[in-house]
Amino acid sequence: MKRNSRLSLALHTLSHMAQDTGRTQTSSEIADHAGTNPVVVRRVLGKLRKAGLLTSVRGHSGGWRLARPSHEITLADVYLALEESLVATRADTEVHACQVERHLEGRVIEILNEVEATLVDRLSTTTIAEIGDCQPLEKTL
Amino acid sequence: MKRNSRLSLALHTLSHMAQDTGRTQTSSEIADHAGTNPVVVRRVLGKLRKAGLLTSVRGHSGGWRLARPSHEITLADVYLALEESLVATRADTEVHACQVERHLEGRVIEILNEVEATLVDRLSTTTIAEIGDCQPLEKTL
DNA sequence: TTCTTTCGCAACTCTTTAAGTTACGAACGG
DNA sequence: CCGTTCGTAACTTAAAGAGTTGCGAAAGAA
Repeated sequence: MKRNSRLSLALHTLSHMAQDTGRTQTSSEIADHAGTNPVVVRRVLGKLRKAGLLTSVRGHSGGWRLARPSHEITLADVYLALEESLVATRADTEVHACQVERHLEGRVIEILNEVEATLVDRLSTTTIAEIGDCQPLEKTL
Repeated sequence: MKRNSRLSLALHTLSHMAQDTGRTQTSSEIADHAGTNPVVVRRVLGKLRKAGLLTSVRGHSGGWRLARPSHEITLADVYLALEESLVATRADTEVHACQVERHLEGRVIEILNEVEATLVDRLSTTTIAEIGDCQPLEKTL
């Protein structure tokens, strides 16, 4: 898998689930399809579970499924569930000796926060159902 | 220095130059002030030179200075000069076997591009001069 | 000319972060 | 009670950025 791909993995998996809501999938199946590892899948989907987007069941015939209808899950829900910021926020806890630097950081962070909000807003206009619902090729494979 | 701090370094340096336009600064001086290394400074400022924001002179009494007035350099100019995207773009050149994944990536990339444009737009509303021009503390140190 | 300063750049190491892997316990169904 | 599947910790591997070293080129000073 490639770098910083947790969002891709999460969205990809949810989109597939949106197409076949009834079925539970194991982390092995998901990992195979996504070309990665069951543990990585559980790690990522675990965050979605904590956010109430997925449910997981242990043991025989266990696995993962959507916790609510796919049209009620937006890309923003998923993005926020992962708690990672695409708009790079340097968790900048250092004290700046320099006044210019403080002023600068303040201005930049202000802008980044605005942009982050824009991102979430844009992501919230698309649901998982819309993504999953587009597979003319998939049927023939 | 901390991670992905090229933009910080660039903006910080330019802001200081904006306060004292006449003076050329060596990469050593700049590195000392920024708490980093002259080579790192030259690496970053080199990009700004290529973008026409700075000039550099080699040899005795050489160094760096602004290539144009600080009020004609916006944060967006600097951001674009560095050619790095804060809105994480996975340079995703893989072919996706899966139609859902293709559709998904298309939608996400579309949104990220919009957000990137928003970021540049917001950055372009502030100039280096405005950042540099704010140092009540600096004078007393 | 020769020396010193300073940038330009390549090549390397160090550090950090994320992905991948192994392992094992807990839960649950058959 | 046995096999399946998640939950999680701990470790290894891979990639990227920052830091470092070294040296050649350019340019002014002596």
